[in-house]
Formats: sequence, C-alpha cells, structure tokens
Amino acid sequence: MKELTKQQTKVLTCVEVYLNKTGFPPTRAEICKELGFKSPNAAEMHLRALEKKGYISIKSGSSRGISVLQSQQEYEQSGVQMPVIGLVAAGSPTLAEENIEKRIPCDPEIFTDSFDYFLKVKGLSMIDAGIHEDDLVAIKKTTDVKNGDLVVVRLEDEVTLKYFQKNDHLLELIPANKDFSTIEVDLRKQEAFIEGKSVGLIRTH
Amino acid sequence: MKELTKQQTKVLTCVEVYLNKTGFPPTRAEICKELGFKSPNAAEMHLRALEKKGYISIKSGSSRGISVLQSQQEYEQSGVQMPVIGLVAAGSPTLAEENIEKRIPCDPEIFTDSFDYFLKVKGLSMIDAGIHEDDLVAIKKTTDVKNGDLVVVRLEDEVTLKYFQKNDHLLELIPANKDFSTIEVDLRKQEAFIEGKSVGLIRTH
DNA sequence: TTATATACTGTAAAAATATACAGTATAAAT
DNA sequence: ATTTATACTGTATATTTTTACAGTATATAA
Repeated sequence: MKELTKQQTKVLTCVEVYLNKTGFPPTRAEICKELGFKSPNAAEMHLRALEKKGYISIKSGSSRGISVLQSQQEYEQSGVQMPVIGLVAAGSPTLAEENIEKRIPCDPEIFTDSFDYFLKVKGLSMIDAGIHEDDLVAIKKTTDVKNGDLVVVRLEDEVTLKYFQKNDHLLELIPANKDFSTIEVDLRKQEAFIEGKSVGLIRTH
Repeated sequence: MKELTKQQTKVLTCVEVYLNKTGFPPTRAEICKELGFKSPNAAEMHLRALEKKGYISIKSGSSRGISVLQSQQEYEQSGVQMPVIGLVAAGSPTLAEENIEKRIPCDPEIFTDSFDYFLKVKGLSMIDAGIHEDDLVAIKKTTDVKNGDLVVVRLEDEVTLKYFQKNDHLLELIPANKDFSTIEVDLRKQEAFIEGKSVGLIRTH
C-alpha cells in the first residue's frame, strides 16, 4: 500500500471519524469545515489522491459516494487491539505509548471481567500457579482487590505480580515458587501502589 | 421497539444491504429502483415511518443522511465468537452443535497461529506445563504435528491432550505430571487419530 | 358508510453536492 | 534556475437529491 502524505491521512481519518459518528460519509464541504479548508476543491484533491492510492473508492456523481477500502484505524475491522506492556523492573506499567510493546487483537470481554492491558510476565516467581515467562496476564486497572487476588503492585520503582494478602498494616506479596520468598511490607513505613489485578491469562504455544 | 410493517422491513433491509455493499446509504431514488417503486415519495414515506419508530434517524437536508439505529440483521455484532468444547472422556471433540459448551468473543488470530476451537481442560495431567483444569486450550485442526507439540489425540473413544512423541511405530503421549504415566501406542496394533494441536491457552482468573 | 392507516404514483422546486476550471503559494528535486 | 509535487483559494455550474404537494387505491376498523 502506498504511503500517504500528512494531509491525506488527515482527510482519510476525517472521513472515518465522520462515518463512525453518523453512519454515512461526509461531503467535500463537510470535510473542509472539519479540517479548516476554505475551498471544497481542497477536499476533492485529497480524496482523488486517496482513491488513486487505493484507500477509498469514489462513486462518480453520487453525493457522499465514498467507500473506505483500507482503514487507517484498522481496529474497526478486525476487532479491538489490546496493548501489551512489558513487566519492566523499574517504573509503573503505564499505558504510555513508549511502554506498549505491541497490540494484539483481543476482545476486552474475553474473560468474565473486562481488562485494560496485557502484562508480559518476566521471571519464574509464579510458576507454581501455572504462570510462565512470556505469558500475557490480562490486567484490570483497579485498587479494589481482595486477599488471594493476583495483583500488580508497585513498591518504590519496583513492579511485581504476586498474590495479595493484607492484614492490618502488614501487606504480604506471595509468590508461587518455593525458591522465591514472600515480600512483606509494613504499610506504616512504606507505601504500596496497587496498579490492578489479573482477570485472565493467555499463552501462545 | 415498535413493530414494522412488511414494506417498512423491506425498506430497512434494503438500506442495510446497500450500506453493507457500498459503505454509504442509498438515496430515495435508489431505494425505489431496488424495490420497484416508481415514485421517490414511496421511499420517503417508509423512511419517515422508520424514523418515527426509532429504527433510523434522518439528517434533514443531507443527501443519503440515513443512520441505522436498530439493525434488522444483527449479524455482526461484536466480533467473532469461538466455540468452546468440553474435553469429554469419550468421543471426538467435534464441532457439532451439541458438543459446544458455549462461545466466547475471541479473534481467531489472537495467537501467532490461527485456531478452530477451544478445548476445556479436564484433569491435572498437564499441570507441570502450567495447564490447569478448566483452562481453555486453543486447538488448530491439523494432522501436521511435530515431536514435542501439544496435541489432541483420540485412541478408540478416548480423547486426550498430551505431548506428542513418535519414533517409527511407537507413539508416546507424554503427560506433564509425575503422577501420570506416558501412554505408549504401537501403531501397528492400534490406531491413533490426531485431532489437532494447541496453538495457545487462555485462563480466566 | 365513513374514517383511518397503509401504500403507493407523479410532478416540481429548492437545496445540497460534485466537480471542473483558473489561479496562488511553497518546498524539494533536478 | 526551472521543474515538479503538495496544498491549497475562489468561483461557477450541472447534477443529484431532498422534500413538499396533489392525487389514487385498497383494506380494515368503527
């Protein structure tokens, strides 16, 4: 597929957004209004370029006769893309673009609970729970967790995936591997940030 | 939702089919041509009725300004639904309707390889491979398997999920649990049917 | 039998829309 | 220095399209 110029991308996106909002494509004039052009011919030229490059087809003589063939936002076509974040040793697993390793097509409702992103597991601390290195754990962003939940917790700059156990001021982060030891946190002395909890897991064989 | 007359249903379907084919809604005249009306007002009246009943909205003054609100054909609601089949002790895991426990929304391309159905795991024979009871193993229907692959094999009426190992006439089906023993099959004496292989796994926490 | 709803035909005009043509401006390539 | 591509403005017009108005026909309900 041929590359698009910046303006052509803008116009294609504009058409797609309009389509999404209304269910029918925009007119040249409406594209102009949206993107600030003052002549309908500006939109016309970009549409012709998009047609030549195969992104849309235009039915001549028809009003709003634009068919989008190759979407910019491909998520519409093949379901939703959920971000995959690497479990890095330091820093929060934020959804900032630079932390997203990739996106995979996956319905956010695949598990009984919805989720916000996948965390790629590093290390073997949860191996006895059947959670292997490079498994993708589906994380729902929430601070509402119960004892026994599998949670993502941040201590200082360290992020970890462990079982959650809290009694009064004592927070225990329990691994599932006898070679690792439980992390004990006295919440009066140290802060712990609950980033979310696991609602499911996927593994590629 | 209010009931539609026969003709109103026809018009709504016509709009949806047109939308599906072209990506934009039809004009009054095009509806007439499609349904054999001789006056654009015929289409107009039906569209107004559909709007009144809440099935569509019409943007006044706009050409092709029809938004479908309540679809007749709800065919493509929320992505693809993949079938889940219980791993029953007897019989093949066929995709016949009576074997399908449920369907879950899931892109068949979620793993690196595509797959055909989920097998719900029973028992603990693969626990050391991190495969738990009730995990859903994504199965691709194929007989093209290599030694070491995780495969679904049928022996007589028994279906099992094991590691595959074949040397000449000896087929070994190897569990991942020291409490279970390897199944050895002499292929000269007994048949083994390879139903497919695992390409991934999902688990709901 | 007289409404009332459905289901159209036929016509026409106002408004929306596509689209051609003639320009201008700018940056990058040759 | 000249061409080429991108990116527009501004205008005009033929065509498409919506939409109002005036009818016709038929079946059903009151």
